[in-house]
Amino acid sequence: MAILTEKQKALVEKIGIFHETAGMQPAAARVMGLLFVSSTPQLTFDEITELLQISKSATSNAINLLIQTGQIEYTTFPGDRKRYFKLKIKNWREGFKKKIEVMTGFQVLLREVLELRKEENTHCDCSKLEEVVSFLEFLHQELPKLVERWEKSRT
Amino acid sequence: MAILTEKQKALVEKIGIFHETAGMQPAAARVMGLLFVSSTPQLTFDEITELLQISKSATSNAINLLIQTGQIEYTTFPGDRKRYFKLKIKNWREGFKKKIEVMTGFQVLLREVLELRKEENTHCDCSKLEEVVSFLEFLHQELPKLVERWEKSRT
DNA sequence: TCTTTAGTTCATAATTTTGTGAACTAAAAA
DNA sequence: TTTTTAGTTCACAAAATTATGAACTAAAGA
Repeated sequence: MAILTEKQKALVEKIGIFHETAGMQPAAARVMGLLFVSSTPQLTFDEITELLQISKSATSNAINLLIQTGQIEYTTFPGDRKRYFKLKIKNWREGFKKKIEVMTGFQVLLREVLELRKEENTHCDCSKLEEVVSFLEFLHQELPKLVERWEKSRT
Repeated sequence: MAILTEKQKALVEKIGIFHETAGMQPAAARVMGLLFVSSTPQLTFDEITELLQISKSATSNAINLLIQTGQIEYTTFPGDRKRYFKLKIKNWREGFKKKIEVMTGFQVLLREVLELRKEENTHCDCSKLEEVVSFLEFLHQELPKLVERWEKSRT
């Protein structure tokens, strides 16, 4: 069975903490770390369990979460019941788009604020809020173009 | 003392949940919501405590966190010991920059992964990882320019 | 048919996060 | 000097999140 060097273990934790900080469950975050770091491009359920020293249920839980959120995927081989898990990095563009959606989605809440303030007839200055709304709108338009621009720059 | 309408209360919660989802502590997230929604442009410690129905310690904790992370600020008035808290929306550009830094900061971890893989002499395909690194680099360069472009478009 | 494999599920335990209220502080007011 | 105001601090409680291990399932192999 594959084993991790100390350096690899440390990096798994580092990447784990990064994802944890971004709101991911600890075990799932370590699985991400492991799949990034592992020299083997794909790992089985049991390998993940053993390399991370977590219980089978923790692994099951983490893996299902990551599959559901589109961050990992698996392949199988004929005559082998194991699933081989790997990062779905092909999809990083998708992931980026999702992040943009969330960020610019705050716009909707800000509009509600502005609407409500109008109703309540308050006389306070809303120009800064309007500025943020405008910027989020701008981002929403421009970020996809930016991705395209990058894609062209690579060909 | 100011009181919130049902609509306002609902929106405070909505904005609260948005910030909570983004990793903020619940109470702090409600304070953000309140300061966005409140028709009064600034609120005192006690107003926050009463409007949100939380304890003084929860308010103290939340406020200090938000001040520390540069998301709110306060003003005072001569002959009045109270602090009047408000959003530091002037700083939203700063906040945006911070978010970019965090996101593109993942690049550093990815480089470590690539470095380690080279050391371990693995033969697996790293091209997708390199692609992500390249894109994060591109973003790091381009996003500040994008902000500038938006600023010009507004004048 | 019996066993093994590759997981899943669930009750419960451990840990972490968050909130509370009472006691405290430091400055201003009376 | 005593009291009030505007908070802060801290020990503890409540709640939410995670992890565990034992029991289970469903398919494949012997």
